[in-house]
Amino acid sequence: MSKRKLTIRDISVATGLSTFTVSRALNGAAGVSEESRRQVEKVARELGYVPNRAAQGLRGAPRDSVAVIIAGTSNAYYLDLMSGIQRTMQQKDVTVVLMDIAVNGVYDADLEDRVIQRLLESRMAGVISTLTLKPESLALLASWDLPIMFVDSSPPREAPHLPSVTTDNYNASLLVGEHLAQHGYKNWLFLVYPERWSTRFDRERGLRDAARQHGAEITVLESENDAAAARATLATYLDRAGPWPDVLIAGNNPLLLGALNLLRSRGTRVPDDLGVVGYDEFAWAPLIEPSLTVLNERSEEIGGLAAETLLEIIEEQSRAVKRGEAGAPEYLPRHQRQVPVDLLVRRSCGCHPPLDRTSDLVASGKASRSTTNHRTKKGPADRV
Amino acid sequence: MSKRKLTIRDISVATGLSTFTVSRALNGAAGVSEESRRQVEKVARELGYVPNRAAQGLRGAPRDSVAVIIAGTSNAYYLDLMSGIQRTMQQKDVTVVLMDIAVNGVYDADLEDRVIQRLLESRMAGVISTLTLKPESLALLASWDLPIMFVDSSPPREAPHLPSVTTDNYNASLLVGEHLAQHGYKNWLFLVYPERWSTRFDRERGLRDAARQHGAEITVLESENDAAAARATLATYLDRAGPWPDVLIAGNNPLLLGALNLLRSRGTRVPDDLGVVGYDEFAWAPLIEPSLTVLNERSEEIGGLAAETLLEIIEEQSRAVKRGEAGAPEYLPRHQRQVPVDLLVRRSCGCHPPLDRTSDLVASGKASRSTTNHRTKKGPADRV
DNA sequence: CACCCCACCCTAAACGTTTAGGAATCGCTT
DNA sequence: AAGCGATTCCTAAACGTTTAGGGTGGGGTG
Repeated sequence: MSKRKLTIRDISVATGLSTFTVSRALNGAAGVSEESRRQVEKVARELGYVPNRAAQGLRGAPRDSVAVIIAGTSNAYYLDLMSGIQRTMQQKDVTVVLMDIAVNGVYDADLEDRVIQRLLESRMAGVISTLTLKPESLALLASWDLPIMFVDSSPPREAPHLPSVTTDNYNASLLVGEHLAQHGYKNWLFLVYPERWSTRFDRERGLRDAARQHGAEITVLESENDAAAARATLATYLDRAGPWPDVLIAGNNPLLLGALNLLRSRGTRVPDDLGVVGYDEFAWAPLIEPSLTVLNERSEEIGGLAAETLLEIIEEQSRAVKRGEAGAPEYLPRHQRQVPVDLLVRRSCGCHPPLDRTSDLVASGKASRSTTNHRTKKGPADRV
Repeated sequence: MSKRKLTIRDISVATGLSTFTVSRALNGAAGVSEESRRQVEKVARELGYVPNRAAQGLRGAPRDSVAVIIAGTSNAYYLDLMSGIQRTMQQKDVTVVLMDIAVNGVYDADLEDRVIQRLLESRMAGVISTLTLKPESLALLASWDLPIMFVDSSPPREAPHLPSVTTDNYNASLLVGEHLAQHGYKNWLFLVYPERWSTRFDRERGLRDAARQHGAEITVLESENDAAAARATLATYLDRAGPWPDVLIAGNNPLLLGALNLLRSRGTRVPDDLGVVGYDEFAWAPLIEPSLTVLNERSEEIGGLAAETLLEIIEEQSRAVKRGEAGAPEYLPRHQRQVPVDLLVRRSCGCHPPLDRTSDLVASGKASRSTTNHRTKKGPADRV
């Protein structure tokens, strides 16, 4: 079964043409007659020739891989994100490499270093990161002219010009706050992940502004970014002395899951004893008891947008290099985008929508990327 | 910011040592004095040297990437699988490349060809596939001596010796069937994905055997492998003339989701009008209304096991090559493993467990890989 | 017929690393 | 003092591509 690896030279001798001609022919480049090209292609196919990517990469720089950095795979939200990224990348024939900088589910700084190193060694074309990286990492990437793109996480304070695609987290929070105020909630509890995931910043700011504006109290409770930690953190908090909150806002789905688990096991009734609102729509949300009021983040669209933007930056960069200019990637203001959100009102916040129409499968994710409506969607019987 | 890319030669002139010495020093190989090694490492660090993986790969074959093939990212189950694979791989410093052979969420045969091609071009060390590949693909991989491993999918009929790690699907189905029989269900409906995902085979066989054994009728209803298709397929089926089923068994979670959506929108009561059972435990299952009775697949463990096995095969292969033997990977019987399952009994099947203890976060996934109990877990108040 | 241009093709060098084969040095044994 | 083995290092050749720079021949133009 096993056959010796064929090189371009084998095709060369088999056709009687030079390696130059073979190479041009296979790459569809100019300077080869139609006849030669056809012959080369025929022989290559018959012999089962497969080019060696390493050798190609050595000479020119057909850097055609992009790395996606995540920390922990517990959040199903990343699936949609990846789906959007993949969809775009595979059209352009770019390989996506998923790199996890979490060990046993929690972020690890040393691993971040090693992964960045890996990235450079394999001469990736660009990086998409779902969390804010260390300044050293960014400096390293910059010194290698490697374009980076933040997705669902904003660039760090030290480098606010870096490109990013996020949900419009600030307005999303205002939207949530407004809805909570309509319910008359006065004592909000925001259960949230660490600042390493920088969406935290805008989400918190929006909620705080909303609380101030509507005269509510808000407490921010930080937990590690997974369900088990969220459950433990919330348990400790609720056991303390102090006023019981009206409503719980979960910063993302792992935290929401942890919180709901705790509430369920303690027999706390939602929304009667405590209202609950979450940040990311997901497929099962309408089927939970009670059905969950959440923001409708358009993860797949965000992923796709990030991928497109990154590819654009990479292309512009390689064009500049070809013109003999400096190789640093050029980041423009339009490379920073925010995607609007709506609030999917279900029952966990205290509303009583009649039949949950939002559970229509067509509407959730895949299909419609049309409506950019920025207001709260209310069912006809949406009494507050 | 931008600096010229450093080569090993730059380190060579900076230290006054030859490229040979530098290379050996950086790789920790023998034949270099401690003093030289230290100096090389120091200079390399100061100058910010990063080796070029492409060039390394060109000479020797430090093939240190493994591809994971999936089709569609809609099933959150893959997250756990990937998590298990990553955990193992990153310990051994192996890069995992995720390759999707679905376009817009559905399997695409042409894309499979292109992805396999890509795989060969980049000289991957091995492949883990979550679905049964085309015979041509397998032949191609074999002719390149590329080890393949099936995870959560069995090897195809043409090559039953290929290694795999799956849940014990046959016994899992028997377990389900036994439980359904205890409920007295006589008319089962099995909603299932296409045979391309080969777990279908054992799952169906187990259910059929169980039905025969307990004197029940079973209907197998095939749907494409996503929620929207499942919903549509089920709708059409239920609208036909004919007896209404007692109980619905969903072949995996996307199908379960589609089914539940349909039932909810039609007002069908679960489990009163129709019992429901699913195949993969997931984090939200205890919180759904009604809480879902599902099998407890240990996806992360399966992923980890598959990764370990593949690495073992790869290592054995490269040892054999070093000994001058043939390069074909050697597949042994012990490379085929089946992981046992238990049934998590909740309410959707018609049972009434008291408080859902299975919602403890520690138990679901991450932590305990201890119990290999193969029987049905029953709560004290588990009345049938 | 001299000239130029173009299409097609070739030879040879380059990319950044590893490695085969050998040379130099040193200390030790005879 | 010669011989030897071990240690440390070097030179040069490989790996499989792409590409710079040049060569050939044929057709059109003066």
